Amino acid sequence: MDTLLSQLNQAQAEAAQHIDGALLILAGAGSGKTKTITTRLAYLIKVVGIPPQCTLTLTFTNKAANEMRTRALQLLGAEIPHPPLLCTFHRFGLLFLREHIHHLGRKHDFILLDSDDQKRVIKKLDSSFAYFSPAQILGYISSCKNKLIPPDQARKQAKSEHFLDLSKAYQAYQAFLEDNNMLDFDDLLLKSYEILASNTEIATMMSERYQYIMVDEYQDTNFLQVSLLQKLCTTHSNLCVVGDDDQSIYSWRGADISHILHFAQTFGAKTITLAQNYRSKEPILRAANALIAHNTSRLGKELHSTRGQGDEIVLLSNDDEVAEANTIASHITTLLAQGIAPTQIAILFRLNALSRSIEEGLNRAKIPYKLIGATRFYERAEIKDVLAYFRVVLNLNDDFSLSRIINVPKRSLGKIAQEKIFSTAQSHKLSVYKAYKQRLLESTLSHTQNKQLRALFDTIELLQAKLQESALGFLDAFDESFALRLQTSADDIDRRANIEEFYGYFRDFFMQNPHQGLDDLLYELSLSSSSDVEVGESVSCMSVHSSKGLEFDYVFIIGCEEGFFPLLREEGDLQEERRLGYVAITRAREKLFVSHAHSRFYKGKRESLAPSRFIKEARIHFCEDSFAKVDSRDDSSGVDSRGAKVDSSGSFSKGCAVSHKIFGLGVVQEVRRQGGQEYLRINFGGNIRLILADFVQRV
DNA sequence: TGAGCAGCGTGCACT
DNA sequence: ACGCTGCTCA
Repeated sequence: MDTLLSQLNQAQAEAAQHIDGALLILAGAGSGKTKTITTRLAYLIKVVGIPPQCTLTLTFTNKAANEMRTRALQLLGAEIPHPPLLCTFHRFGLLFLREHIHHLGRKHDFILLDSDDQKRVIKKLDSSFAYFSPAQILGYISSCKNKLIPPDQARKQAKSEHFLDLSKAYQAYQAFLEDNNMLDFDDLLLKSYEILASNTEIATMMSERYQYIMVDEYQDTNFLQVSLLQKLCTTHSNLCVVGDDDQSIYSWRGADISHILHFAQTFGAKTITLAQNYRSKEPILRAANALIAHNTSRLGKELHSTRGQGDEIVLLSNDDEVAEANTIASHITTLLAQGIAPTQIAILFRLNALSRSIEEGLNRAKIPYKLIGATRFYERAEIKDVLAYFRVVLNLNDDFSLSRIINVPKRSLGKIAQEKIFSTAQSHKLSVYKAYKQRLLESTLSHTQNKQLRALFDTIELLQAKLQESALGFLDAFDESFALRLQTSADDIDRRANIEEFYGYFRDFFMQNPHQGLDDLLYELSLSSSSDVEVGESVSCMSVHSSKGLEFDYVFIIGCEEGFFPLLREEGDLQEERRLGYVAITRAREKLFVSHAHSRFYKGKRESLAPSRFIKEARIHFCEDSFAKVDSRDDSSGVDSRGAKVDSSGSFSKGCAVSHKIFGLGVVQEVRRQGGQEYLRINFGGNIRLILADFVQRV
């Protein structure tokens, strides 16, 4: 038990031992944030005796959630009957809605739309919105939802024709989703919030269930997420948030840095700052601190290195993007020759458009690289086709999914035929399948088209029967009927490989979760499609945004020129650009390379460019590159420790007096047995708490 | 013979 | 992702 806190430094240990009331852990880059949160979780469960299922830890990515879960379970040691709930905001919303969405008068088997599906919905809508791009409309809708603005209110608030049209699109979009029992990602949180806001009993119930709530990356929360958290804290204020105001880089998708800046006042929270950095050598931290000091809207902290001196930052000046790519490629070649693992090297850029030139340079130098954050696996067209088939198998009346696959593989059902099919069904207020069953479509289609459509529905009916028997049998039958036919040309080998990889995932899922259904797999996949970075065997190339949370021994930041980094546009926020610079710099452990070009070809013309002001602000100077003599690591270990071994004793009953290591004396109000565990509701001098019986003693 | 489908070539990418 | 052109079926 002593080992729990002995791994932490003083500030970390203080944060980990905080129990009641709101807490802000201001955790700088590389300051052991995950270690601190997971230790706090383990402390609450193992030392304080909070039942694990009474805790809730929310993250933004699955990757973060998985990492925390692994580390928390490691600290918790022995298997616990109810593991703590540790998941993304969106998964939490999904779990909640699958249980409670009937309060909004909706069915629990809703379809979850990813961004690609959203685009298809927009395109299906009335063409009077064609003036806007789907991305514009979806951005507007998302920003409304994140501000809790419903369509009708958006319409009333619209200050110009422009926004009036957008609000109409929002209204039409939302109506379409409701008619088809669909939710988008924002809805997972918005609908959850609506249920909690309009139903005090449920809010109270949820709040009592989750006594201790932790939130990771709090600087990236939007208004909707904060509102949801407030509802979950209806009956208590045990909200512990972790974040770094200097790493708030998602304002473009609704994140609002003011939430973390004002958290202490709003929630009456205590603040603990983690400024000890365990990641980067000193020159790297010096640059990061110098750069971010130019920002004014920040809570303020300075990172201290524990890793000692290292190589100075290397500034690379190049004539143009081709020269830049060649310079970087040759530096990487040298590093690889020194035996540095390619996985420990990353190239970061502010703008995805800059990746092209660097890729060409790496290709010329024959350096294997992986472009991270490009098209994610489950967003690939062929995988989405397979998933659309699965949705149709689950629900033959799902016309949205049917429209995706009705002509994949080609069935001679082109644009015109599809228009006929869908509009005929619609005019009878039937799904396409029902219209087909009632023979309403036959007359409008050709003989071959009818044959094709019949074959499609026959096969899907057959697959439904297979699915009743077993998931694995279903998969084989599916592959036989459709997927093999996707293998038409030599180009499709990659796609076929992707599908095979997906099958592997599918089989694995049902081996491990034999009690789950196909619908559970689909939900799982929808959630995993958003921003989970996998670093492979090669050099990583990615945007600064996707690099957040990652670390590499050697980091190259390219395109450090005025206009590119900081990226300056109409509504550019220079402070956020600077935070992006800060994130980029603090990814490096051993050595950082900063590169700029004097000219760059962009959007059809060559532009002359000045070096980024950030180079000067970070006090990065030209310096002769001396190649690394890699220091051995000097990990410092924490100081503070406090043990708390707790004995269990006897059985408890209502009214008996007990003592707890931390909360002192109390009186048992209720004894509850559940799943082999004994829970006590104890009154500690007016504070009622639910504690596992093993953690208190009779007095 | 024409309507509609599929395939090909060219533009263009926001985090 | 768009338009253009040859191909197929009624």
